[in-house]
Amino acid sequence: MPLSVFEDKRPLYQTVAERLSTAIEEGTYPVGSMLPTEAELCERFGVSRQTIREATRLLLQLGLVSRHQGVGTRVERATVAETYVQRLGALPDIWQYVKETRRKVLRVADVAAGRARAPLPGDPSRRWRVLEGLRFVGDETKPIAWTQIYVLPGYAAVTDAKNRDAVPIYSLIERRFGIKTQSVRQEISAVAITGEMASLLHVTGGSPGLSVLRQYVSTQDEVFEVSLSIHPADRYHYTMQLDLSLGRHPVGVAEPG
Amino acid sequence: MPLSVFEDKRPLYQTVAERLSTAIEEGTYPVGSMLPTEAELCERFGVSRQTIREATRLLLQLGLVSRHQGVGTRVERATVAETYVQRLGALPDIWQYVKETRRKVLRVADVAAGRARAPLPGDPSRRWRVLEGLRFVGDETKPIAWTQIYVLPGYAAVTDAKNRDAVPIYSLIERRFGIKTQSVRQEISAVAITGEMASLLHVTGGSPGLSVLRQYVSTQDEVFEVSLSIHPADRYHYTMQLDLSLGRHPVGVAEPG
DNA sequence: GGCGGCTCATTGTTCGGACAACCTGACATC
DNA sequence: GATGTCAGGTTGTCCGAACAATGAGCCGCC
Repeated sequence: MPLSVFEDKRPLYQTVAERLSTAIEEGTYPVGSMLPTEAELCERFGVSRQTIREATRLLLQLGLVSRHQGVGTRVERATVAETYVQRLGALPDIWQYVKETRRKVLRVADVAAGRARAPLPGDPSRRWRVLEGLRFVGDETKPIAWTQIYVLPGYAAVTDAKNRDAVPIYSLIERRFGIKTQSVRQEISAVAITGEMASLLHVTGGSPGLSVLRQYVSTQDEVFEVSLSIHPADRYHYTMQLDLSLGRHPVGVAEPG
Repeated sequence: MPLSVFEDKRPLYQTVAERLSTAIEEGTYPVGSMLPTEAELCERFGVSRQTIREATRLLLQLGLVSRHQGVGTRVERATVAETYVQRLGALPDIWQYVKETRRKVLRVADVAAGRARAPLPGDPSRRWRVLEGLRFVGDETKPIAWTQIYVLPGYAAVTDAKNRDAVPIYSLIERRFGIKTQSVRQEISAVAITGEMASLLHVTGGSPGLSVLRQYVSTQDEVFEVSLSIHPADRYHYTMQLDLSLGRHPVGVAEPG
C-alpha cells in the first residue's frame, strides 16, 4: 500500500488525494462513513501527517469530506459537486440598467399587506410603506417600468431620504440600519398591462408586460423589502448567464449527517 | 511588532491573517505590490513559517493575495470580493417542472439560422435542426409551453433518439458526443401570443406570454443548442434565488496583474 | 434515570528544519 | 542583438515532533 517510488512527478499529497478520492468514488469508503484516522493514513501511505492533511484539505475543498476535531474525517460525497451558478458582482447588477435610469415617485402611502398588489410575507394586517412610481432611461419620456417598492414600517424612514430617487432603496436601508442583504428571491412572469398602468406606461390596454417581483432577505432572515416592476414587453428583457462550477457547494445550511 | 501574548484565544495564524488583511485594506500593501517574503513575515510576527503560510492561505481563499513560486506573494484586492450567486444543483433545475412534464414534438425540420424564430449565432446561412412542439404537465390537455429547440447539424442525430421526448436534448448531446455544458445564457422577456401559436396553446390572440430563450455553450465554447419557450402568462413563472457569497470570485479568465 | 465529570481518541495548531521547484536578473557566449 | 547559463531568492513540498482543543463515550454519583 505504500506509494511507489516510480511514476510520480506530482507532489505526494496530490497522489494521496487522488488515491483517496478514487477509493471514495469506488465505495471503499461509503458516504457517511469515517475515513481512517490521520495517523493510520500516515502509516498506510508511508508519509507524514503534514502530507495527509494537505491531501484531505484538497478533498475538503472539493466537498468530498468534512473534518471534525475530536471526531474524525467523514465522507460526505462520492463525487465532486457540480453546480451552475449565476454570479453578480453586486446586487445592482440585477438591473443592468440601474445606473442609467432614474426613478420618479408618484405616490407614497401605507398599506396593509393583505391589500397590496404584491404578495407580502407575514401578517396580512401589517402595514407596509409603499413607494409607487415610474422608471425612465436617459431623457426618454416613455417610462421603462412601473414600480412599487414595499418597505417594512421599521425601515420606512428611508423613504424620506434626500437621495431616495438616486440610490436603490435596499441600499439605503442597508446603510442606514446596518443590515446586510443575505439573499434575493425573484419571480418573473408575464402579465397584461391594463388600466391606469397602461396609460402611465404609454401602451395600449392589454399589452404584454414583464413582471419582476423581488423579496430582499436580510442576514437576520427578515424580508425587509419587496419590489414589483412591470415592464412593457418591448422595452426590457432579463438576461443572465449560468456558469458551470465545481467544488464545494453546500446545498443548505443544515449540517450533513 | 511581534504578537502580544495577551488577548488572544484564536489561533495565531488567524491573528496574523487579520493583521495582514487590515494592512492591505489600509493601503500599507497596495494592490499590485508584493507582500514581504515569508521569511521576513516570520521575523516580523515572531512565528514559524507554517503559521505564516496558514495565514496567507486564508488571504488566498479570500482572494486578497496570490502566491507565485519563485516570485512572491502579490496583493490582488484590498477588500473581500462579494458576490451574489444563484446556485443550481444541475441544469434541469432551470425548469423546476422538467420532471413532471412531457414533450410532444409536432415538427422536425432544418432551417437556416437567418430564418429561424430564435437568434442563432454564426453564419446566417448555416442550417440548424429544429424540433418544434408543445410541453404538457401531467394529464392536462392545455399545454404549458410552446417550444423550439435548435441543434447544430453535427449533433442533429440525437433528434432521432428513442428517448428524445423524455430526456432534455442538451443532456442527450452531452452523453452521445461527450461534450459538457460550460454555461447557459438566458434571456427572459414578455411577448404577445398570436396566430397559430395562440390556438395551439389554447389562449386568445394577443394574450401575454413569457418567452425564455436559452443558449447552451460547451466547454469548447461552442453554442451547440438554442431553445425557445413561450409560456402562457398564467401557466408559468420563473423563480430564482440569489445568495450572498464571500470569497474568491474570478470575474474573468484573465490573470490579474 | 439523569446529571456531571473523567478519560481517551482524533483533529487543530505550531514549531524547526530541509530540500525541491521555479522565476528573475546578471553574465557570458555566439 | 539574441541566446544560453548560472546564481540567488522565493514559494512549494515534506518530514518529525509536540501540545491544545474538542467531542464521544464511560462511569459514578445523586
